[in-house]
This record gives sequence, structure tokens and C-alpha cells, in this order.
Amino acid sequence: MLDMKYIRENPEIVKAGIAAKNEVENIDSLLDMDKKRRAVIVEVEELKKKRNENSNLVSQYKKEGKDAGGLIENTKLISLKIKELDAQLSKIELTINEELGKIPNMPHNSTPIGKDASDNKQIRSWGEIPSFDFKILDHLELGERLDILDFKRGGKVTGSGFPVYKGAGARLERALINFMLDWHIDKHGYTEIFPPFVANRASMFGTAQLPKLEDDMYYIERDELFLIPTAEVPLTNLHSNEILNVDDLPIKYTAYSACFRREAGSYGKETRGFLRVHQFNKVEMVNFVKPEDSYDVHERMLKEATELLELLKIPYRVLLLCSGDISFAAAKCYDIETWSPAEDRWLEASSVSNFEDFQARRASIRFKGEKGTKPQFVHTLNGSGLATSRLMVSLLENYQTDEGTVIVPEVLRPYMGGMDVIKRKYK
RNA sequence: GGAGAGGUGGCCGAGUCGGCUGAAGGCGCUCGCCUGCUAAGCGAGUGAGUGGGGAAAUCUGCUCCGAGGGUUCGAAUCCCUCCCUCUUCGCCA
Repeated sequence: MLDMKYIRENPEIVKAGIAAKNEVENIDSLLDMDKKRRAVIVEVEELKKKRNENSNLVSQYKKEGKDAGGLIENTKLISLKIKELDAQLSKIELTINEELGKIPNMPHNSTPIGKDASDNKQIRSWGEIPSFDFKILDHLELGERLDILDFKRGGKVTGSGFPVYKGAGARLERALINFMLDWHIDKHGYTEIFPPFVANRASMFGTAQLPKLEDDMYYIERDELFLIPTAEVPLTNLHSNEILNVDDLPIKYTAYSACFRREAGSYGKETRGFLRVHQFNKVEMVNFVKPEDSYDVHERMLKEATELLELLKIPYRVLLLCSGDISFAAAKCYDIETWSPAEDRWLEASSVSNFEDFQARRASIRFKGEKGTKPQFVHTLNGSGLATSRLMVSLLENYQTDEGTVIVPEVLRPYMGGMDVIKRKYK
């Protein structure tokens, strides 16, 4: 959420920012409402002051045994008027907050202005795109032949887009998750959280999945809860409505969670196998930092995520997203894409975003520094480190052999009971 | 799900028959004094949100005692609804 005061003082910048993000919002009408709001506040507060004075007078009159009847009658009328204005005010504020919630974060000045994914900038790449001297298989075929992935039966149990991992596949998935978590915890000082996988509406608003993405979220109507689309939601909202101590910053959380996305309207292309699923696994990193640190931390988190791919020896590239492709809440975002030999293209495996104070304002996450200074909003950042589904595609495909087996990346072997290759028959 | 207890400032905790209680007291914290050092002691200060005036320092108003509503001239205090925590019964991976 943007600061109303900022919008009031920089309407043109905000309008430009909204346009750069391919969003539409009527700033002028918002400014009108803001003006109206303040006018009503002035009026109602004047009346409240009067009411308070009168009430105190009534008390005084009664003590002195004087008749307060007229005063009470008069104050009754004032209270009536206050009630009316308060109702008007809360209606205005509700509308303002609703509109404010729909305004995207402003792109940072290092975010390139652009329309869509074609305007994203490649920052760097790592690893060789492998060439194979045999006919390669895609992850679906590999998964089926090795009997480690079962998309068909997942469809039977739940529906399409709910993959089943089996045998060495299940263990490999778990190995990936554990390897990544352990790395973040041991090497980068993250605190592990095992969060709830469902979240309430306030939390979903806090991290800005709502209102924009409501149709993409699974919703449990009976309990008014949402399945989390990412651990970012519980992790960030862990500190909602809190004032943190500056000495506690930065706070670094990492968590595994299953992630649920309806992906409404995206059936068709790019949905084969793991390319787009309704449930996938992800290790997430969330940082709460001082505003002046957030862009350095952003770079650090990018490294923390890409480092894993280097350890896994999977080729990747880093994109700096343009304003039109960046998420609603982000000011700046890097995507990390891994190479899929069978698809012959890059697949998004991670997003590392700086939200500045956008989420912090929505969820009211502040910190207090020096004595006498006002609490201010923290900056929040998150990054997948990493999502396993697309990563699994790259892993299986890059590590396949001409025998149809898959070599287990070295760093994962300790997590696989020492297994170094996945063959057809897994016990 | 049933029954009971409770939700007050960073924390603990008081709040009588509704009336200067934004809230006693304590802890913590900050600054100052004192003290070979540490500890103790003494003094002062210490919530947030949102308006208005002012170039600014700052002055001033309103709101907030889980959330929302109601009663009242006036509510942390009374009433209703909801949420959360604890105890207990039931159920259960």
C-alpha cells in the first residue's frame, strides 16, 4: 500500500508508476476523497471537542447541584450530528482504503520501464547449456519411465495439476527441500519456520495477494481461510501489527511450504507436467530490514538463491524484470530461470523481490530505532530459494544419461541415503 | 462442539457505584547525579494513529484499554455480536 500523503504530494509520479505497471487506477478521484475525508475530520473533531467540554460541564454541574438539563439536551444534538458524520467518515475511509489497496507499488528507479516479459533484462547467466549426444527425454517421460513421478494418478486423487512423487522421486523432492533449508540455516543464518499452510484474509491482504489475485487463490469458504500460494504469506505476516526493535533487524526467515495456486484460466500450453501445477513445494526466504539496507539485501538474497543452483550444477540465468512484468507489490524483482534441455528454454524457478514498505504498510510491520524517533515501516523482501517443481524439471533433464537414468547431484546424495543414480527399479 | 475464566501501554499489573485514567504501581529502557569497578541508590523522561496552525523548532485537537455495534450528556468500566488465549469435558491424526 502506498502512503496517502505520498500520493497527495506526488500525484504525477504515482500516475506514471501505475501506468508503468500496466495497472489502472483513478488517482484524481482518490485525491478528491482524501480531501473530503480531511474536511469531515475537521468538522467532526470540532464537534467532539465541544461534546467533551459539555460532558465535563455536566459532571461539574451535577457536583454543584446545578440543573444540567438544557446542556444535556444540547449535547444530545451534538452527539447525533457526530454520529452522522462519523458514519460518513468511515464510509469514505473504507472506500479510500479499498482504492489504496488496489494501487500497485511504484517501480524502483533501477527497474527498467517496459511493457511485458520481452522487456526484461538478462543480468547474467551461469553454467553451460548442455548438449547431449543421445535423444533426450523430457521430465514427464523420465518421471514415468523411472516410476518416480505420477501425474495421472494425481489427477485421479485430486485433479490435474496435483503431481504425485513416488519412490526415489519423493525422496529426491525431500532431499532438495532439506538441502536448501539446511543451506540457508547453516550458511546464511536464517531462522527456520514451519508455517501454517492456510492463512486468513488479513494476511492475504498484508502481502498483497488480495484483492488483485483473489481468483487465483484457493478459498475455504466455511472457515474463511485461503490456502497459501507461497510461504511468503505466513512468514511476512508473522510480524503483522508489530513494532520491532531496530536491534532485531534484519530478521531472516526461511520455510518450506506447499504452495497452492488455482492458476485460473491458464490451461493449455505450458501446463504439461510440472510446468504449471496447482500444488508445488517451495523453500522461501523472507527478510525484514531497515529501509536503507533493502537494496543491498536484495542483491544478497539473489546470491543466496543462485548459489543453490551452482551447488546443484544446474545452468541458470538471472533476469531483471521490467515494470510491466513485475508483481503488483514489488518495487524491484529478479527472476531466476533454470535451463530445460527438453523444452529447449528457460523456466522460472525463483523470484527475488524487494517490496520496500509496501507490504509493511499493509500489514503494519514497523520498527523503532533511536529514542524519540517515530516508528517507521520496515522493508520486506522475499525470494524463492527455491521452488522445486520447475527445478525438478531442470534437474531430471540436465542429469539424465543415455541409459535413461538420472544422476543424483552430489550435494543431494547425503539426503538420498548415498544414492548416486536413479534407476528404473527403486526399492 | 459443550462449560468456565480471561483479553488494559515494550512487559507485568491496578482500575471502586460509568465522569480530567492515555490510563495508578512495578519492571524494562533513555538521560542526568552519585559511586575505586560492578551492583545498588537518587532525580527526570518514556505508547500509537490521525487532523489543524506554522517555513521550522514546535503548538494544538481528535481517536485508541481484543474487534465491531449499542445504551448514555459522558464508557476501559454497562449491554449485544464476533475473534483470540487459558482451564475442563467430548472428539481425534
